[in-house]
Parts: sequence; structure tokens; C-alpha cells
Amino acid sequence: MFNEEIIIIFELVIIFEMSKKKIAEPDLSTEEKIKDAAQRVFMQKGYAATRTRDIAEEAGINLALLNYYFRSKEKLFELIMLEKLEKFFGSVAPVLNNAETTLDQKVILFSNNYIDLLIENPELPLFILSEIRYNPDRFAHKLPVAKIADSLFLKQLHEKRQDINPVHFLMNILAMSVFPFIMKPVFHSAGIMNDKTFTARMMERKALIPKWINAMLKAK
Amino acid sequence: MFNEEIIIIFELVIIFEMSKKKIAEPDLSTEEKIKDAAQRVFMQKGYAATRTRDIAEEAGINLALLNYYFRSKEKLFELIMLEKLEKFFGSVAPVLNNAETTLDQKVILFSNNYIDLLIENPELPLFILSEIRYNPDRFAHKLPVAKIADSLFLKQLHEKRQDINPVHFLMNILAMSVFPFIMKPVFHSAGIMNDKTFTARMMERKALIPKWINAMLKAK
DNA sequence: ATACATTTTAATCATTTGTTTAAAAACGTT
DNA sequence: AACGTTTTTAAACAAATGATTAAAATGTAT
Repeated sequence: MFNEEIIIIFELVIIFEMSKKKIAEPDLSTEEKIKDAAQRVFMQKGYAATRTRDIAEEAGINLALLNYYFRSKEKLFELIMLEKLEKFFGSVAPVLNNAETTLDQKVILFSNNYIDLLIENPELPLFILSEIRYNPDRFAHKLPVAKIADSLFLKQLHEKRQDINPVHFLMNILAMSVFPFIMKPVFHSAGIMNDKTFTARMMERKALIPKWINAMLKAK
Repeated sequence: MFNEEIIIIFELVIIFEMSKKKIAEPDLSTEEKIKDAAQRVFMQKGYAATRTRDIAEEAGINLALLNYYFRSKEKLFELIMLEKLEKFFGSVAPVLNNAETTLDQKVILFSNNYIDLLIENPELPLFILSEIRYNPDRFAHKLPVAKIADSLFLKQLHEKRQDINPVHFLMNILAMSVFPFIMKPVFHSAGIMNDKTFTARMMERKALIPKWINAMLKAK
């Protein structure tokens, strides 16, 4: 019947709208609900400012369940922090050590992949870096800094510009890709840029950064 | 007498050594001692992780004196935060709006002055940016973003490269100057770079950044 | 020296916060 | 349906924390 079809269409529209607005998915297990909520709250407020009650409320669960499933606030944080560290650092070393790609290709691959990652996780850099700052020793050994410091990428850079420490160039690529996301809260809270225009600018940068790095390498 | 002269020299040496090692200056007023200590502790641990007892201990004063002189932890923090905001943003707009300098000169002046500032205050960027992140609305109106967004510097940039949004270039100058200080805790806690070599690299960057920016502006 | 104001101290308070407990509810198996 | 197991709940606890208080100490002016 005609009416039934209309009803079905309305239902589909409602489902679609719900999936767009990311309304709390009620079919997750309690453990996953807590982890998801903890992720959001920790990322937004940092470890110290986060109350276990905030997480419980965000997850829509009883406070005691947090300790039931994860022992303690600290254990839960450690779990999430390790995942976020992997997300933030994990993809860097593989790209920089890929033996199949040239220097130029590495720059393109890195800035493209990394900016895509950060568009999906804009608060990641500031979260990671402040938590490391406020607890330097705790995660020191978890960072793949050695694999980056001895990377093929830095050797390839050194061949191209023996007069300048290649760490400078690596720093610049990182800076130009990551720093805008660290400044985002400033622009946003000052009402200068909304999320949409910010993302658009970041998309532009994916193509621009490799060109800029090339220009820097050729300079003088 | 000869002995007296030697004694005077020894005293001078002691005073000199003390000023070098910055041993807690005991001649400060209680109010200043608290503010100084609060500065250090807030910058190191952030607002949320800082206990008023930490500040009292660092200042070597009785806990109650903090409330006696500054009413509350929050009032004291606000005071320090405003000073740090001024330090972090205060010098930017004047340089970017100076009608007497060319575009190239502005880049040189900015990177030089700003890196000098950050060498003296390495934790400043991460402190400011995390506190804004974790409390976006609170300091939004205090930021001189408008003076930067409408700056002469951006107009001069626009003339030189009408094809690219000048905000990209401003972002790059900021990024290349500031970002290393944001990554410093990572390098440091991973044992890759000590304070001395880090500072040396930053000194190099003061001269390099203007060259890089120039190359980027000429590119393609 | 005395009286008054300012500063400092030790003790205490009220609230917040991470965690635990014991009972209730829900679940699964036979 | 009855049983044991797992999950959830409300209540409570102990420690931490920001703040206050009242008395002691110190400083200052007469």
C-alpha cells in the first residue's frame, strides 16, 4: 500500500538522521560504553580534570561499574593512553622507513595520511602532548623515537642537504601538519574559524606542504 | 687589610654563584613567593593537577597564606594565566602590524624575538594551549586574534601570494617557531635531546626560518 | 612600653573524589 | 522453576583537597 511505503521511507530517514547525529549507540556492551565515554572525557578534559563520575555519567552507567570492569581510573587511563599513543606515533615510523619510496614520496605520503588522521582526531595531538608533558617519565619508553631518529627518511634528507641538520626538516613537516590542530582551540574559541572552514584549510595543506618542503630543500 | 679584601672577594663569588644557580631568593615578599611558586607549579602540572598544598610547599609558606593573599586557587590561577597569555600573545600583534617594516623584516623579527622568548619560557606554549583547550570559553575574549587576523602582515602576504590563503603562511611561521617547544617533552623524556642541544637547534632555527619562508613564498 | 593592625600558624571544616561493599537484579543452565 | 554466576545498583568509606577559623606572632605607630 501507498501509506506503508511512506512510513518505511520515514523510518529510513529517521535511521539515517540518527546515524548522522551519532546518538549514543545503546547496543554496545557495558565495558565498551565505559571505554568509549572515558575516551571522550579524557581527551576533552585531560586525566587530572576528569572525574570518574564524569565518565560514568557520559557512559550512562553506574559509577561502580568503572571499577568493576577496569579496576581503577588510572588503569582505564593507561589503556586509553596506549591506544592514543599508538594512533599518534604508530603510523609515523613505517612511512619514514619505507625502503620503496623516495624522499619526495615520503613527504607526500606522510602529510596526506597524517592530516587525514588528524582531521578524524583533532584533539589527539594536544591531548597526547600535554599528558606526556605532565607525566614525562611514564610514557617515555613507549615512544618510537629511536625508529624515527634513525629512519631512512632522515638519511635521505641528509644526502640532499648535508649543510643542515635533517631533524630541522622533519620538525618542519611535523610542525606544518600537526601545529594547526594544536592551535585549533584558539581559533575556534575566538570565533575566527568554524569546524568546516578549518577542515577545508587542512585539506588544502595536504597538497601544499610537500610543495613547501620541496622549496625549502632547494633554497639557497 | 689583605685578609679583608680576600673575604670581600669570596663574598662576591658566593653572591655570583648564588645568582647563577637561582637559589630560592629569600628576600621576596610572601605574596611574591606564592605567585612565583604558583607560576612554576601551574606551568609544570597544569591547573587541574595542581594542589594548593603543592604551591604552599614550593613557596615554603603556610597553606592558609595562599587564601589570605589570593582568595582562592582559581583567583591565583586567573592572575597567572593572564600574565602568561600576555607573554604568549602580547608580542605577536605589534610585530605583525608594524607599518615601518617590510614583509621579510617582519618574518625575521618575529622568528628571532619569539624563539628567544620561548627559549626563556619553554613550557609556555604547551601550558597556554592545553589550558585553553580544557577551558575554551574562559579565555576566548582575552585573545588578540582579531588584531592578528586583520594584521598588516597578512595583507602584505596577500600581495605577494594572491593564490594562497595567507593564513597558511602565518600558520607555518608560528608552527616552525613554536612547535619544537611543544615537542620538547617528547624528545627530552625519550632521551634523544638534552636541554643544551635543544637550545642550540632552536638558535639555528632563528636564522633558518626566514630563509625557509622566503623559499616557500617564491615556490612554484 | 602600649595599643593596634598585619601577618603567620596549626587545627579544623565541608566537599569532592576514587574506591569498596553488600544486596538486588539479570542472566544462563539444567 | 531452581540454582549458581555474572552484572548492576545504592550506599557508604577513606583519603584528598580547597577553604576557613581563631589564636599566636610579628610589625608599627604613638
